[in-house]
Amino acid sequence: RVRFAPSPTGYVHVGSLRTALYNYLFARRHGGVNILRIEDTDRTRYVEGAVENMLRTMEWAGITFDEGPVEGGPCGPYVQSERTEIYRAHADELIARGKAYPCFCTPERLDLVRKSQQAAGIPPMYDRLCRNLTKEEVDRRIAAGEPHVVRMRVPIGEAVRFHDIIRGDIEFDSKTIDDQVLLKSDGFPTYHLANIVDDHFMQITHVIRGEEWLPSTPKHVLLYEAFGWEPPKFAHLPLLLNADRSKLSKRQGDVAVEDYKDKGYLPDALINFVALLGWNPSATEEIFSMDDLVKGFDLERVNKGGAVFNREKLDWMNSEYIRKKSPEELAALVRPLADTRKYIVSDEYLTKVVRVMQERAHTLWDFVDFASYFYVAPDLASADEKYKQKHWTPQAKEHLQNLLPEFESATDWDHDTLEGIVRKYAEANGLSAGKLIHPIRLAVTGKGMGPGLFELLAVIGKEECLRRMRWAVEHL
RNA sequence: GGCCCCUUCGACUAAUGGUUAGGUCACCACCCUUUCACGGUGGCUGAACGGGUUCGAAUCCCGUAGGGGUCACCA
Repeated sequence: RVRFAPSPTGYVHVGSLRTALYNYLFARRHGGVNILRIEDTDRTRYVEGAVENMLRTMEWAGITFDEGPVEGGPCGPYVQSERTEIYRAHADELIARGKAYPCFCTPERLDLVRKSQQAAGIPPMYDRLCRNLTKEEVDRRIAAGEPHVVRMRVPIGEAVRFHDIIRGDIEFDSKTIDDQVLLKSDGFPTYHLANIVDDHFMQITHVIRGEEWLPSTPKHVLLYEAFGWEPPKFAHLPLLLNADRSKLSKRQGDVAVEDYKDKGYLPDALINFVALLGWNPSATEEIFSMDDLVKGFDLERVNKGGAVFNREKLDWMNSEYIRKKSPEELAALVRPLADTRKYIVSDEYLTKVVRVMQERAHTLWDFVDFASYFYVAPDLASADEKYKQKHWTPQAKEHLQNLLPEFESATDWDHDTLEGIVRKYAEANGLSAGKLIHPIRLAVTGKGMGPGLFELLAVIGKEECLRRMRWAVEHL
């Protein structure tokens, strides 16, 4: 039983996607249960619609859950803000067991303490002023309505040990562990309390999460001990990194899964790519379907070091997946993108465009923006200058002029007919076909690259091609 | 700064004491070719450093250096 436990604070980070994926793969691989839990205990950071967006993103990515706010399940509710009573009761239990205590320190005082500690060069930690208040004083202050939090009573001078599936045995000295706040003064739990309580009652067996949680794991282990509960197994995943090897951040590029979706990446490609960041099935292949990933996934094989998110490789992988799709499937995906550019074309036409562009596209947008000449006439005035200089010579123009009647009288407008016309003219005039092909390409597309000329002309159609060639001959 | 984690080509990684250190992306060259791409062939580049253990170390141990994470009434 594993869980993905995001906070609804906006978009889904690609690092979160990988965490969700590894949880999913692990569950599916072992016939386990994948649980979704919403960790929305910070009311100040709640973003409207974030949960829905997250759900949509997971669905897009092909990650499914067996229990959660949508699916329900025996351990609900799966939204932490609906479980506050449970956390309060458990905070009380901890106090009763002497493992936690109420703290009346104000944020202002805490701030002051922290600042002086930092100034003195010592690690900032709560100075435990309220740790040994008498029961009478605590009762009196609570009765007086004084705002307070509940803090964990971290044992002094104890080694906290735990095993991490990826990293092995890890040990912390309890003197470096802060008396963490468990229950905030607004009555909501902090992550630490809610997480432990929920993982326990949801019977989570394996906690698979990002490495940034490693330093707080000893607190969690201590909490399990305080409750007398068996802790789950832990697996801390290596971080996803920027090119400079710092934690992948918005400042240095796209981090939201929806950014990649919007930029024309296919879910299978993103999943495949992100799966291989930190894990590898020891095969020489690189392309894996979700099923392949499930079959090969092994937590023990996850790497320890962080992995740089390399966009070029993602692009390559995306183009691999684009090539594998049928033109009809792709056309359906490209349709909404063409719509945003207000390109009016039939499904049949769009499928033809996709077919000739398919092995050249890195993203879905390439079918639209990179190939805009399929939808609207190119602006030849701003055509590729180098290409124009090289191929749009007075002779080329003359040849094109001569060729126009040949094209006009063509009864068919398919690849072979067009090639026949051009090659025949080239031969008759002692030219290499390239001397004609390049200027025609320029006149029709304005670009020096793209699909084969004859298939491209066939897609665009006779009338439009002739119109563009005539215009070029007259104006360029 | 304290604590913790990490370290194989530019990037992602393989190899679990014996390999000319392999693959993929990127890059370069050549082939194919009307361009671009695809495909094919070849190439480039790597064990952070220093000690040990061992017949033998990328692999095990210790140290150093470097990088990262984390130190909230955020998660």
